[in-house]
Amino acid sequence: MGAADPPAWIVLGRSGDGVVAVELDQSGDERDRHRLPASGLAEWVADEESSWSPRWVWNDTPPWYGGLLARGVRVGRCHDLRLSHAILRGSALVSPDAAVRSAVGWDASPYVEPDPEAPGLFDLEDAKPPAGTPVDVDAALAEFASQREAIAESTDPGRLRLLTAAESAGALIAVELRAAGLPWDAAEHDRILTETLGERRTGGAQPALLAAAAARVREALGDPAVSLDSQPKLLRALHRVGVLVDSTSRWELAEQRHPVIQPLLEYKKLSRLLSANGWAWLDEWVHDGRFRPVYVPGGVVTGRWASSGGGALQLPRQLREAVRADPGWSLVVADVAQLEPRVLAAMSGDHALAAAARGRDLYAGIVDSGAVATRQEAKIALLGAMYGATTGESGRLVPRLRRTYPRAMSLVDDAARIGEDGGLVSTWLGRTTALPSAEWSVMQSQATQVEASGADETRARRSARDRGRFTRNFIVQGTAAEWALAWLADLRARLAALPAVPLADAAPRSGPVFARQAHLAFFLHDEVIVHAPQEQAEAAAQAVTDAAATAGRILFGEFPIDFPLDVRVADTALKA
DNA sequence: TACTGGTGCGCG
DNA sequence: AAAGCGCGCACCAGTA
Repeated sequence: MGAADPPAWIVLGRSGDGVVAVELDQSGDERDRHRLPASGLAEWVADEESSWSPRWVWNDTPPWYGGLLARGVRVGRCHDLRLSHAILRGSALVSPDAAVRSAVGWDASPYVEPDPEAPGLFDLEDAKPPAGTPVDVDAALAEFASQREAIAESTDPGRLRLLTAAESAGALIAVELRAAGLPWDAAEHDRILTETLGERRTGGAQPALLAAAAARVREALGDPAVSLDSQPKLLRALHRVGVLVDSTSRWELAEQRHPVIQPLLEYKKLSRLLSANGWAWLDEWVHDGRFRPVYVPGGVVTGRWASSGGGALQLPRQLREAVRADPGWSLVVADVAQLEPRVLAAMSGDHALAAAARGRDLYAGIVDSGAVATRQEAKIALLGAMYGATTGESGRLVPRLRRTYPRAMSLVDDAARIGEDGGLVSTWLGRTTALPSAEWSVMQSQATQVEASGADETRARRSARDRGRFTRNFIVQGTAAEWALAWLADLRARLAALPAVPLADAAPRSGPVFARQAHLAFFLHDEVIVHAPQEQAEAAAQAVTDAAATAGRILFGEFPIDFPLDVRVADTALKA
């Protein structure tokens, strides 16, 4: 039937200084092969994309798509061989002897850092492909065939198709996010810094308010020269004035009563702002009104995205006012309320927890169920259950949840026990933990030998519990990341389908393809920011909401769990 | 001078 | 030292 199948994929590979493109049909049979000069790639891709929207298959998204996007070419769908390989190779759903597991070289260097000095985008010509990934088209074809086979013969092809598609969509989005950037008002950032720290000083001198806080600390310590940035020196200075703390961390200091505490906490806060997101950060990371972080899809073991450079995933709330829409544009800022517990309810099929989650506030629902007395207790108990708390208030409250939500709790408890025993656990769509390290396994088996010391046993036990807490959380955090990918991917498609606002007026352009159209501008685990022309802001907000509902159905079908969003349309990303 | 490990803190 | 998960980054101290 191969000849009758419509084309489905185009696999791209490099050949000398050109590109080879191979069209495959649904069965994976080759239909056509094109040889293109690298300089003609963008135009050719744009033609194919507009005529039949193929799914583009390539070894690594950033160099391919970065180059296309820089030339104004957007694509709808892709299959990222590197990211999909990482998922399939480790997935417990894939057969142990699948060919995809035996590929060599792929895992040696999962990600090539882009040169932070390089202006603009990644590009094909100067990109170093990740070591071991299939660069030429026949290698890419072979790898793609192994991946399709691994999925087709897995215990759940549907889930793995969904996961690799979502992961690949994420790869496209990460490149687009970098290209678009987060609208950033440097003047507003400067205003916040000046108001908080004092005027910027040249030559490395501390701004006035920071210097004043430092002076008050040194005064209270009775030592005009002590270094406040050296932990050992500060600790000794504190001990000298009778503040007998074991660390200089904020929460421990906050429990002490001494004149040095208040100014020291103030100093730490200001100092942190200056060193992490001060003027140096602004100079390095914000250009032409955009902050362009490097997102790293799949960069976290659980499947969450990581980031590289600029601390994109750690922007302090203090600076949210500097995130500001262009004139004539708005920001749609949306986050999911209590994503992880909702995901836990759905994946465990716990109707009681799902019922508590109905409506806006899941924690209030837990209080209503009678499991605990206050919202704060509900939050602490649930986080404790998902993270594996054993002591303190959290550890004390978790057993109450076990009685009220036995299905949800046994899912995470089982995951913890499997992890402690050295086993593997998987997310809802099939991303699986790595095997424990050889050292870990040796430690565990040695601890059971007769000659093992008590210390050996204690160490092994603690390490087993550490792994149990990891696997316990992995299934929830990882499935939440899958939900978020599905949300993003569907949202991206909805935004792209909005009619572009005509360029006739003088309002500036934005976005990855230089159109006056709503586009994703930021993503942080359970939150998105969309930058939209004002005329489109309401439609974009609706798209964000609709995409969340779709993501819930894609992952969990008709299971009655909802994912309510907090959505705001405003000029800045400031939270209410 | 370049590295590694520890500490602390920002985010979810 | 957060009571318990996952990160990135700045800074210091010790070592090579």
